[in-house]
Amino acid sequence: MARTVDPEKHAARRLQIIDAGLTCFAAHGYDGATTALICREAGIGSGTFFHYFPTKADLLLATLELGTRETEEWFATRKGRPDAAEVLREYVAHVAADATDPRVPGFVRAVGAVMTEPRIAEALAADERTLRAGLLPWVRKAQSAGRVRTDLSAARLTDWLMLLLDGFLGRLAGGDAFTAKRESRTLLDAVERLLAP
Amino acid sequence: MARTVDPEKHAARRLQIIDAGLTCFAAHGYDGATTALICREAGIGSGTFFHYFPTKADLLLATLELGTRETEEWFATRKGRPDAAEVLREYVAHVAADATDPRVPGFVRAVGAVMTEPRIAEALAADERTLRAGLLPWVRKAQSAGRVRTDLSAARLTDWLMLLLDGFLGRLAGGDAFTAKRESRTLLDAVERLLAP
Amino acid sequence: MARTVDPEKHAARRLQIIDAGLTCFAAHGYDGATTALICREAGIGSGTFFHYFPTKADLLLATLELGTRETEEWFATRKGRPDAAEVLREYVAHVAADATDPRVPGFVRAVGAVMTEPRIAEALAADERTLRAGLLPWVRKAQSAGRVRTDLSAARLTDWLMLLLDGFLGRLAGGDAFTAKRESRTLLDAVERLLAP
Amino acid sequence: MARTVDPEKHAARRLQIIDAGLTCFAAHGYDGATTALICREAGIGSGTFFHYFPTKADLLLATLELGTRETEEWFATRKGRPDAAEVLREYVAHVAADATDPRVPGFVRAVGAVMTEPRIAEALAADERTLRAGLLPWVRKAQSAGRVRTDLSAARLTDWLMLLLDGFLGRLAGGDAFTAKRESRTLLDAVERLLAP
DNA sequence: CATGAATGAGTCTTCATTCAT
DNA sequence: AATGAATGAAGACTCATTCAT
Repeated sequence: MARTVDPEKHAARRLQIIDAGLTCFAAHGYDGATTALICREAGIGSGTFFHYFPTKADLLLATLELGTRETEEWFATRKGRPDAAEVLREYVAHVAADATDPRVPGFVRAVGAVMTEPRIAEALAADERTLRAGLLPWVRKAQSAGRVRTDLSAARLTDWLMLLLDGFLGRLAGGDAFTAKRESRTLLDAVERLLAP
Repeated sequence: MARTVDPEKHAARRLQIIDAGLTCFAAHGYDGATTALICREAGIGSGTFFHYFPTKADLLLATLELGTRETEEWFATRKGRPDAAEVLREYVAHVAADATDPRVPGFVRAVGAVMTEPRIAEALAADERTLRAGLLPWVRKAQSAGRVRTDLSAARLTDWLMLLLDGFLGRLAGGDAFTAKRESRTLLDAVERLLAP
Repeated sequence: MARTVDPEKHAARRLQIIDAGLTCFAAHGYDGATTALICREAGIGSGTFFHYFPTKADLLLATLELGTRETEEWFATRKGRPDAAEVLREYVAHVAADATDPRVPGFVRAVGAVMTEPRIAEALAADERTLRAGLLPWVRKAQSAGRVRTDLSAARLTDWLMLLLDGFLGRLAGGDAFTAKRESRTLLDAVERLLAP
Repeated sequence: MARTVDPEKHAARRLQIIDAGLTCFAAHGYDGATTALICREAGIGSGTFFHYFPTKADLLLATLELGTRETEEWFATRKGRPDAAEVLREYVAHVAADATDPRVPGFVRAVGAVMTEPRIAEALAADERTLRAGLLPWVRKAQSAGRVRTDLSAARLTDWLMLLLDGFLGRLAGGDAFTAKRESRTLLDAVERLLAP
């Protein structure tokens, strides 16, 4: 009798393709990652790919949205914490930990190239908004607690915090001795110096 | 008939194409900037383009090399200066000034996505090496002068300085209120905080 | 468990798919009518479709055969009638009545484009043969009765009669003021004029 | 020195592709005529094709427009003629002569299948409008001269005339003994009978 | 030198059809 | 019987690059 979709299997397949996309985008850039390549990586036929994502761009979009959602959840989990400065530190550490996956910096770089596409630009903007919305209250709170400088507005400080994190990810893509593990301590220190009153 | 090969005209044409490439790469990314688009922007025919650059990648390469050479020259000019910390400050200000050209952040982002191509990766690496070679002596000197912290090696500090500059350029591409002019002062402050003993 | 193969249900399902096919072919043409579209229209899954028809072309074939059989039956019913001219008139009216279904002209047009496929060309030829075989005796009989011109052979006259009917259907597809209802009277008149001695 | 396009060569190439398209569309239908096939027929590379026509549909469109323009010119040439009935006869003969090209009926049939596409539907409608606009005045004039029946409006008579011509073309596609040459006389007679007062 | 028409390899994407459940 | 996820062959179209003028 007409067994309809197994939603779990569907979601799993979806994630499997997203993961393959992450790998390929990171390794070859957006345009360099052909759908054929992604399909091979995911171990599926091209038809299957388009069964799950109407467009290559939609795969990238889904990946970005996944990241956005994770950021959202990360901050949702911290809601109500009293120690703002510590939460900020934790987030920085969290980013450094994520950056341990060698695909992350390459992916970030790859995405930068497609900012041209309106939908992707919007997704990136949404991601930024989410991150800013997540960080801003804690920066403000830390300011109130006197733990963070107040000569710059919370909004600008947040921008600079994000700048530092972006720069960190970017530098990792260089592939040299600059690795997430080795430099995460210095990252925390750099943030501290940036925010210090 | 004397075939006049006017080297000046040639060089001018070359720069004109490089400029058009800069514009197009910044606006559409590397793959999005079709040779047709670049030719239109430069006001030349496609045949002419390939007279000057055997390949689209070579245009990008030439652009990168131009930047590398400029960096080289910038530091060559400062050779022998006694005030290391001031030189570093000047370089940071120089980057901020360059970043005033709205194409620069877009171009940087566009290039990041092509790291896949070996020749371009190498050019980027060369650019990095040049910049690092330019900065490192001054960082060291400033350390000796006690103006800069010594808990991190000069090499690592240089990396972090570059990280800050990269992050700055990256944030400018966002297009929001974060503009080179408005934030250059904070950039100098951030560098100061990073390097402070 | 008795596996109940209900032939009635099967035939009904079949007709339902044929009907959906008629609708889709008429609206989107043969190639434009994707199996997915037909399945949606029929309210079935794609798997079911191919249970009933091994191929999309077979659906079209079945539809054509249905029409051929109906034509056959129409003429079988008239067998033995004494008034040939009246039978011809009735058939013309019958076509005009069928053409009231707005899908018919579109379907005819859609089919015309697939004549390329041998099997379908053959089916169309068979349809034609059937129609000709149905009309020819009556044309001949009407000629004998002096009701129809004899300067052209019965075969050719039949061709021209079919030409008029085809043209009529084709014009209906235009969608303008030319509707089957409004023009059926003129159609009868045109046939009369064509056949008049 | 920069010799720009040779417009003659361009137009010739264009016509060559249109001709190849006519051949392929007629033989395989619109969808069956792959761009690859058309290119092979035209003896050009696929890139060249899209140099001249942005889209396969645009080739069809161009072909249709060519026909429309020819119809326009045909009637423009007859402007001012006193003998309306004779002009109509000539046009019918003209269509019959054109239909001698065995590709014409197939092409007409092929086009029918794509009426789905708005741009093509519009082009077909424009073609119809042009033909109607060409015929209508002569039908009216012939009515005034008492050479043509007046129980139907000139507009409807024109529709019926076009119906006859369409039916004629359609029947030719059958490929049987019904050929343009053999039947053109009967066509003229049929028209006469249709229009006779 | 400059041009732009011509090229064809390479992409994304569609869709009829199969098959395990 | 019915389903719809999976498949991959095939097609339209793009674009860097070449070359005759």
